[in-house]
Amino acid sequence: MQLSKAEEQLMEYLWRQGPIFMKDLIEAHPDPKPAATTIATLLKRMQDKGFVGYETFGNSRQYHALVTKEDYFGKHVKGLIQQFFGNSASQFASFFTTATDLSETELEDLKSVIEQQIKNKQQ
Amino acid sequence: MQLSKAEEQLMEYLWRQGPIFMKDLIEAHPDPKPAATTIATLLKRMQDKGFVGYETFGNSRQYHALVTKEDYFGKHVKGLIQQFFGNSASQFASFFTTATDLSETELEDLKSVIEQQIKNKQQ
DNA sequence: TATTTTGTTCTACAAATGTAGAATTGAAAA
DNA sequence: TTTTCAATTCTACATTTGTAGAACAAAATA
Repeated sequence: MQLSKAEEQLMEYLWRQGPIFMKDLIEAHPDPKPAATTIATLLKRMQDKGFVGYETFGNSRQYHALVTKEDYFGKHVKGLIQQFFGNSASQFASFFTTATDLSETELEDLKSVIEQQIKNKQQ
Repeated sequence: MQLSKAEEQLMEYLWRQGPIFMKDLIEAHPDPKPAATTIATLLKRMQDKGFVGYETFGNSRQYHALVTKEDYFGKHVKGLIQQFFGNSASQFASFFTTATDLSETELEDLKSVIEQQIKNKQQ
């Protein structure tokens, strides 16, 4: 199953802050903070979908992500590539670099990442 | 506004086939083909959202996309980058290249695309 | 211990989405 | 011109999503 937009945003907090109690989750939101029940509902749904777990401490729970951001995001990207480029990653990559308009520095950085990867492939 | 999943899929047909009549749109679907009213509803909603237009021919309409796949997809990618990497395109790019596991050839291709872009930036 | 606070669950409800039947309209065929 | 047929619109309805009040339970505090 898939997370909804609001659930994804909450997930971001879980990824950033690691295991966290509900009050701190709410606290972490900018004003106007959502109602506690809103967060509770979202957390519940995310548990049902298998993305969130918790540990009980006294009367409250410490929530944590059950998927890494990398895993989750990787699936997303793959989904996008699949959907829009019939699975051609390089076609996507080339599109990506033109579409996102990186700065020269960013391009240089990216180039060295790629060179490194080529080296890894070769040995 | 944003297209929903089902709307995106329909959009794919519009991008692939270009201007197209409803009967051909339905025809293009694999079995079990959706009801004509389902497609009609989706097209209507897509028009309301500004993604689809049409030209009238006799009693029927030839539908066409009002956004290119590149534009639409580019916004998507930017949204993802924004959401997951706080707008650092290079961080995303680096993640992307590791996550999608390109072949050596693909990496070389990508590298030249990037080199080309660096040249463009420089002049 | 009685009271207040706080976390969690239940319930609710409007908006968006996926899907399609019923009705209508306009063109084509008889 | 009347009947037939296909395209479009209206209406509908279940599910998912965003949001939160009401109620309840447990812990902290007075």
